[in-house]
Amino acid sequence: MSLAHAILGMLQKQPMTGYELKTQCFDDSIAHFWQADQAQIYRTLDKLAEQGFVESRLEVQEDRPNRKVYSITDAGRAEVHRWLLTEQPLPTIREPFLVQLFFAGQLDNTQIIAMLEQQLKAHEQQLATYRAIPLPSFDNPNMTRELTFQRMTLEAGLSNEQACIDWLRDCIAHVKRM
Amino acid sequence: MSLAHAILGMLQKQPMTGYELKTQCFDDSIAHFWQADQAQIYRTLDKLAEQGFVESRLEVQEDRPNRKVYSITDAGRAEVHRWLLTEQPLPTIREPFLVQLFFAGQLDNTQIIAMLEQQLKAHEQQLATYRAIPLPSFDNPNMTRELTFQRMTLEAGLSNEQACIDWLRDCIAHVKRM
DNA sequence: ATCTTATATATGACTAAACATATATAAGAT
DNA sequence: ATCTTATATATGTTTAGTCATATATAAGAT
Repeated sequence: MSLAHAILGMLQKQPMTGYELKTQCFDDSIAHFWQADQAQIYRTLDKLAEQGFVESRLEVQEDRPNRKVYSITDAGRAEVHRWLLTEQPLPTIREPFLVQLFFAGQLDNTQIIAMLEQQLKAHEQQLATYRAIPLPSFDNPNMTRELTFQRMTLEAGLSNEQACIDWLRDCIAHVKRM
Repeated sequence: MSLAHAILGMLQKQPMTGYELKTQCFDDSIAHFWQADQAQIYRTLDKLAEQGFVESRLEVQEDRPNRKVYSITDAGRAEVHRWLLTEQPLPTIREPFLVQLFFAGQLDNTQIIAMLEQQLKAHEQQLATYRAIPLPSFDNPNMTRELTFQRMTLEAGLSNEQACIDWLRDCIAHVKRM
């Protein structure tokens, strides 16, 4: 499961709590290719602990709730390495908007243009979010090997969103000519 | 749920069995934006029948198993129309390959190039599959209103795959220069 | 004074989807 | 002769993911 491996990958860099994984990793740096619910993160951490891939230690705090800090084990590191070399399947595609568009012929052109424009707006918003992610570009002097691959995943998101926006604009132009 | 509405949408054109929906719709004309398991199609048909959106009649066959032919009801048609005007959420993105690439820095460049090339091959294959889908292009004299919107959903798949392939080629070139 | 936000973990309940398998018959291939 | 493929429907089980909610405290906002 990719979620488990994403968590292991993040814990390889530094020990973290479930809360930090959620707020600092899944809501930020990897949100553009993997989204995860808080409940699922905690339950996956439990499962990883059972499997011996992570271990936790309780950090008592006085003014705030106690933290359960997870660190990766040697077995966990080995598991990440093994998994990195496995072939990943293409993601299953399920696009609610395309289901709508497929059957859109029975609507008025004005209604179709409205739905295309709403979708365009959402993707422009998404693109803006990706652009705001602070990752050095490939030619930046601060670029490291690690950040290079993180940047590549961001480039994937950027180019996908751009392609989607171009396609939506073409669709709108096409319907306006109908 | 989009699956239920995709089924209703297909049944609007003609009554069909679960088997036909699977083999002639979900494996063919809409496979590029919605994939569905046989078990899920049958169970969704049951649910749609309970809700009164479809009804079935048993067609007895002698040399083959009996068919259960589903047709859409007036309530089902109304439901499709209502749903066509609802705003669809952007699909949640979960790309196993990007999780790998994000953490790929710890592999050798040759290993990384191999995984990028494997992924490229898979997407080129996917693009070829999309190109083989027999839908008239926008300027084709046989183009109808209905097919125009089906063609648009295919164009979305084609441009997405192309963007993905371009991105993968850039990544490979980049790693080769590292 | 009261409400919201941030910090932090946990569980119950549910839905969507995936995977396996059962049943039944005929045609065609090895 | 035996195996596979096509036709056709159905169910059991499991996994992944979502949504709601519980608990607890402090800081900051209205």
